[in-house]
Amino acid sequence: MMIIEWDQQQQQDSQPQNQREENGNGVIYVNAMTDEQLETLLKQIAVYASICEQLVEMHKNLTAHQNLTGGRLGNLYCDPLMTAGGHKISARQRWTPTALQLQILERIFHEGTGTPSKQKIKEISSELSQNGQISETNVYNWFQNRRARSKRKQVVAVSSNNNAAESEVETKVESPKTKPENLLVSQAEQDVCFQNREISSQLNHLGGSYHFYEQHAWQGE
Amino acid sequence: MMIIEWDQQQQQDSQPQNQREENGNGVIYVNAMTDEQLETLLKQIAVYASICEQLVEMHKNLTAHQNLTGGRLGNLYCDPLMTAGGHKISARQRWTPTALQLQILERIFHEGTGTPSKQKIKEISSELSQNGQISETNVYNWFQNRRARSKRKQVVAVSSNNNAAESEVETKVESPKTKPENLLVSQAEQDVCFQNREISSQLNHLGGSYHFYEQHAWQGE
DNA sequence: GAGCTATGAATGAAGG
DNA sequence: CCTTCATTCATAGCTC
Repeated sequence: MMIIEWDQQQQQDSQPQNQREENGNGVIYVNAMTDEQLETLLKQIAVYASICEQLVEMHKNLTAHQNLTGGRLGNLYCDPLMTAGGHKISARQRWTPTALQLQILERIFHEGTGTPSKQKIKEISSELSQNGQISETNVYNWFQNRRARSKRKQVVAVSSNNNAAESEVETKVESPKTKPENLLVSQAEQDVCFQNREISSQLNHLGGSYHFYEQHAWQGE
Repeated sequence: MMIIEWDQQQQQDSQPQNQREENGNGVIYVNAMTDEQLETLLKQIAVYASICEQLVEMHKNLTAHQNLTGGRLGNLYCDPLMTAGGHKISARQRWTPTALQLQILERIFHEGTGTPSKQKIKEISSELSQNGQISETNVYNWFQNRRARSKRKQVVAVSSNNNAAESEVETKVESPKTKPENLLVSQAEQDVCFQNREISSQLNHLGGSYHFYEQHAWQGE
């Protein structure tokens, strides 16, 4: 049974998987993996490949059946019960991003330079308006919130070892940057960190915690 | 099986995973991989992870249009089987304050200023952590909700009974004429939140048990 | 075991 | 930016 804290990016457990063994001539890197572990890794890759294929398949099927229901279906004005009784039920008054809009926003958020400039906001909202009602204010707010909350999460992740007086020296020394950039998958981890809990959990597990596999082989049955 | 844990729950971490280098017979199998090779493997996994994420995003987007919700989609959590928490052996998906914690929280809420500052949150949560699992986010949310709900009850009480007397009224009073009509809507929306389980379970398979995914026919419709 | 209620959590928006 | 509020979603637990 293992436990993964998916968005805590501490490096406390980053036990190197590779054992470095030095000989006289230099350094030889030996990865002490058992066959079982290696097999697990390879299987994971294969599984991902299969899943990707199947997801693509699903996507194709769905898009084939979709008739551009984009519009404002999921959004403001089409609540199912709206006209059920003959009189209107006041639906939500606050903007809710369409899945499509969200997708685009997330993409921009990740690729972009954290600066949602005025001009950019205009562009984005005009682009998003093709997928549903949206205003520039919505976009602005979305970015504000997105940034703030993602930041807060990271802060929370970093904390939890904060003790009172005496630790200030060490923290002062070490605090500026304690991000685990040594993991080569950390980029992917960042990308998915705050999108969807269920997805990122899985992906982070796969990407960021590969060194866990061994002991807790996923004997699903 | 494995447990995915996210930030709200801080559990005592399991012991660090070390390489297992022995099999049943006590023989050690070591694959002499270079770092480069290993890195390649891991990169492949990371890449697949990203691709899968994108695909899942698309899928969710499409299914969202199908079931007309327009609300949040797929807010499913992962499926931890059990917890190392305390007394609960069931799936732990959201924090529940223990009686002791609740008591303390209530006390602080009543005595304290209505503003639970950042620093205070830290203190409180650290204090409460002695009585069970808790995180700062939990405390933060708790105060948010507590305040909001106490406030709302006051409002409702006032609106139904024009008694200008007191402030600490927190009784449950139902307003006859200001009943929120959109209750109907939200109730209806509950009926359409099932399709996402599909994708979520798929993801669990993705991360947790690759043996299983073959058994499931994904393309339902 | 199906509905209901209480409540933890997520998030759009507003204020400063 | 950061904090706070209001609203909503999803679920844990109770009731019947």
